Amino acid sequence: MSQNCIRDVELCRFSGSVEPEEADSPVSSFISTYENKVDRKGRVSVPAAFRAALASEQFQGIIAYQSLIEPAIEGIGRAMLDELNRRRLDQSLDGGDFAQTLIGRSDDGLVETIMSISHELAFDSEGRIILPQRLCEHAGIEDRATFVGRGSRFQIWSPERHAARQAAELDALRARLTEDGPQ
Amino acid sequence: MSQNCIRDVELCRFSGSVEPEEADSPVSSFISTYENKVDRKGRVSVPAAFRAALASEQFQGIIAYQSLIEPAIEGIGRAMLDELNRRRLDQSLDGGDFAQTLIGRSDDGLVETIMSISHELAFDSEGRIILPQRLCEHAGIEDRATFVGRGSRFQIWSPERHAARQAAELDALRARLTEDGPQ
DNA sequence: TTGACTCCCATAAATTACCATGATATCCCA
DNA sequence: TGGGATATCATGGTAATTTATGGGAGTCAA
Repeated sequence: MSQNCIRDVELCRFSGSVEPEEADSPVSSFISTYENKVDRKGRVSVPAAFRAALASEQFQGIIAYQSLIEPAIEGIGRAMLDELNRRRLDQSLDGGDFAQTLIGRSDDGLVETIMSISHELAFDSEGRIILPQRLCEHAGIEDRATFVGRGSRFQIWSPERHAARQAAELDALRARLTEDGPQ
Repeated sequence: MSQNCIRDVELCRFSGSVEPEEADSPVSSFISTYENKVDRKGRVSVPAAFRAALASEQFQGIIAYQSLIEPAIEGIGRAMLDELNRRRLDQSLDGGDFAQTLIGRSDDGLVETIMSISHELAFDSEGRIILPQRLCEHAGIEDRATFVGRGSRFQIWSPERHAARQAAELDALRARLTEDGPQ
């Protein structure tokens, strides 16, 4: 069962000491980048490190939806989605539209929209998921997929597109660091 | 800030909110320079003094990523990275900026990019880490590595390149002192 | 039946845990 | 203060696990 698989990972990673886990927030940390193969059946292994980050969640799998601004698939944990939903509810109950105030436009409907286009992808016993056809098309993924950790969420890219995108990202950062320089 | 801040561009850029004077700050202190051997499998001992600085962290290991502006590897503690991510996320969640959380349109992107290029390197039972091939290539590291403490973070250099850079740095400093007049 | 999907097993390669050793450095006690 | 006993550290090798990946058998629905 997938439970066993994940449990093994967890034991391995935190072997010896049974330290209290950081249960303070639903935030998982997705770090680093991995490229995996998509097999004939559309299955991909979710990187073990990402699975470990989700090990404490009830739902053993990920929430995936197409990025609205990039040719990529966005991935988060189920707990994160729940948290967003909860906060959204609180926000509307409080009656304060902070988004309107802060960024000059309302985010009304965004969470609902994401919910509606999201896919719940469960791990199989080997920690793989099946990428829905639609999402693969959106991201241009064929037989390889790059998992990109971005902290509280991650993305799945076509390796080629990601390479180009990351190069641009790093160049932009370099430019900023150089131009701003030390104060 | 350290006196070496001329070179501390990268972390300083976003460490404004992570000041050393904070009591519960996740900032460790990395001091001094050590040169260790990289074995055939890419393993290096992290200097005991650096490990001691990270002893109180949950994750026993380091976060490493290639420097954007130097041929070196940057190293920080996991707590530092988590803190950065947490603050960034709290900001967007508390502010009701779900767009940023869901589709990642960060005004900044720095933290997310660092997350994506970072590697989580756990200590083995002897306090070693395995340097990823990619990072070694970036830094020109082959069979020896120089760990350079820089306060809240550290760097890993190829010994030759580090020696050269340090010499250049000293030359520059000497030149500046000369031109400013003798003490 | 076909096709889509889930479960289960197999395996090669990569990763990690585990044990061993020499070299320093540190401590302790007469 | 000498000098052996003890710890720590850096380093090396091997064994055992995990991981990523592939494929087959069974299920369910049209």
